[in-house]
Amino acid sequence: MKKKKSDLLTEVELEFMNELWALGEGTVRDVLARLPDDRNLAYTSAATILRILEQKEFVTSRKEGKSHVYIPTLARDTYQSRTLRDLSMKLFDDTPASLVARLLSDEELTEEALGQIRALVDRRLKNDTG
Amino acid sequence: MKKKKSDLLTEVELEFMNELWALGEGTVRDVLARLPDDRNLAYTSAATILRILEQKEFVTSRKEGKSHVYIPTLARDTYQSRTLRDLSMKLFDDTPASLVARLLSDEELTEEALGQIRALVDRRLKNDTG
DNA sequence: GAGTAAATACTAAGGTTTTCGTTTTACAAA
DNA sequence: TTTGTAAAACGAAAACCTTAGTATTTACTC
Repeated sequence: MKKKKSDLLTEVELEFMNELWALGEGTVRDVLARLPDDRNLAYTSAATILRILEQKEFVTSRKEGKSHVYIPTLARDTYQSRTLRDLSMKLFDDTPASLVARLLSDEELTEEALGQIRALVDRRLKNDTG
Repeated sequence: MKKKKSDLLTEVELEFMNELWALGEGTVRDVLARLPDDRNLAYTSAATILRILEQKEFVTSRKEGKSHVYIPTLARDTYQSRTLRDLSMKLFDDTPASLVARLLSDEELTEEALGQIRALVDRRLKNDTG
């Protein structure tokens, strides 16, 4: 009796949610305007994606004039956490440390990024023990 | 002229690759045997998945007796890195530090995991500067 | 070589995702 | 009120994913 809904976004859905998160809220046209120039997507396609997102309850909408304004129902933060938990489960044996290990092993990581990461870890440790 | 192949695994493909990575290599029956009991998948379905993986070049196969033995063509490590880079791009504005920040903000993270992560960062920094 | 058991190949159904054309609706201007 | 315009709703095609049944092949045994 339980729905298997994965509550993860598909590729295109994520593309759209990213724009909505950046905008705060927006109409079909608002979102479409933010997509890259080479992304030639018909207006109706964009409208369909947003309708699906609403149906899946990732967004709600309010009527404004003759258009709908779409608003995310979950914060980007929340979705980021959800995604990381899922990835950790499925590809990192449910051990977040191994995820970080793999991230750190990436040669392309800049010094700056490394420093930021270290600072984050320090801060988190300090808050816990303090 | 460039292939658009996403070179990311689908859900079921990943499920199978995880078993192959754990086994090193294996037949249809080997993989099937490792799946949870409540995953009632027909033998032919499993065979189809592996054939698709071979077609997509995530595995190769060699004939052994009357069966095929499937072997991953890419290491789990490599696929982990690829996935993290993709996720970082699509959901963390291409800044790995913000991915780590989100991971660390997860309340459920254990002290042990935190310690491990810190050690990893330290080690990586030491190797760079030393 | 014929029989048999197991494996692979083929094929297809059913579901989801991505895309967009056509029709309908709502608002506004004449 | 009629007409024009922009948006939404509907529907559906094309691609891909998941699952599995049927047919064929393979390799071993007698």
